[in-house]
Amino acid sequence: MSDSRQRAVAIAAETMGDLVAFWGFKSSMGRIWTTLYLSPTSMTADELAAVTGLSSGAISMGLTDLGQWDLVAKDPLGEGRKRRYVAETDIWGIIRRIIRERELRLVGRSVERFQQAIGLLEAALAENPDDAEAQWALGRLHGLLALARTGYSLVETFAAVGRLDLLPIRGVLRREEA
Amino acid sequence: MSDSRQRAVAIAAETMGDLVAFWGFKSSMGRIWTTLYLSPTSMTADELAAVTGLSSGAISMGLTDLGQWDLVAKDPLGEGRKRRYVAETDIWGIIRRIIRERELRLVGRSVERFQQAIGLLEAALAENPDDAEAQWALGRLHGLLALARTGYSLVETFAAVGRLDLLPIRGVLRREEA
DNA sequence: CATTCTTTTCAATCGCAATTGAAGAAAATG
DNA sequence: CATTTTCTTCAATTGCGATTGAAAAGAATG
Repeated sequence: MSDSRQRAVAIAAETMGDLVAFWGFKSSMGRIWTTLYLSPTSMTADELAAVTGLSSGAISMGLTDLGQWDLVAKDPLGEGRKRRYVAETDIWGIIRRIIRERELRLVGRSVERFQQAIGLLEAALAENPDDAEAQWALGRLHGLLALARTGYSLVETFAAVGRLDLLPIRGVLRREEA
Repeated sequence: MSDSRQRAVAIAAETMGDLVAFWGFKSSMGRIWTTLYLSPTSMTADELAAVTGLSSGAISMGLTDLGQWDLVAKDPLGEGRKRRYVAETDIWGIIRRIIRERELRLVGRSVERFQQAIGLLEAALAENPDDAEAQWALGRLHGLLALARTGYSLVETFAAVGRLDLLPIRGVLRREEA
């Protein structure tokens, strides 16, 4: 690999690593995927280790993680002893799937937990209806629940982009502006 | 504070803490803000420490961090020695501002770094135009740059919600579907 | 302006997740 | 099926950001 290409790949891989780290993935996953994505040929684990500077163990784990998200695949044309890997290239498809399978669950759990907190307060108020502070907190808690639900709708809508003809995010947010 | 309200606040604060931690903030910021948000009265640092279980230092730092984002303010009505704090309540305004001031910069930096990698490769190709692998990597790198630019437009559009009459996210994404 | 109370700072510590590297498991080869 | 090569696992290590708590700085009070 030419020195310039090596450096360009390193910059791109590091950039993508930072982006996916911000997204809650391991930055090594971003580095490995990008290295594969920018390679004209499939690559072996030790080639990846050489280019990324990661250890054999980190490469193996990273490839496993990436494989679980279908972000890399084994090269079907690979022959010889060593396995060869290629990057999935449908980036928008990847993003939609991750949003659907991860962010949606995260926000969904938050909705449930806010509901749980509300349930607790309501039970307390049933016993002691004059607790003004609890009444007040209950109102704000309903606000947080509404927020989480709006977030859920947003993520849900976003995850469907490409399947839907129209993206009604505007509608989801308009309701909040009131 | 009643025991039930105490527990409900703790659940909500923890939930918000997890959400903001996923967003790259300290979870203690989410806990402190939520505790204030659910309190009918402004609170002092040691009340916050008692409710959240954080140390005095963590509360002080957390309040400073939150103050820098205008997520909490000193209670203007507070009198006596101790400072009292209140939570900013315009949550959607907060979200838009954070997206504008933080996410936009993050993606903007990524755009620049991909451009930098492209510049490097192009310089190398000017010297050695027959490097087929570099040519190929350059094409893919342009793809990553386009992705980052689309992300930038998306974030930018999202950050403007409320100021614009129409949210043209659909348009931004449509271009990618081609 | 001395005293008392409050807040901030920061070096030390903690806790967690990423990473390493060698041992063990698995797979390919002859 | 023995040998060699490759891949995975996992206990130990590293690295880093969050947290602590005591000391320093800063405010309020009489």
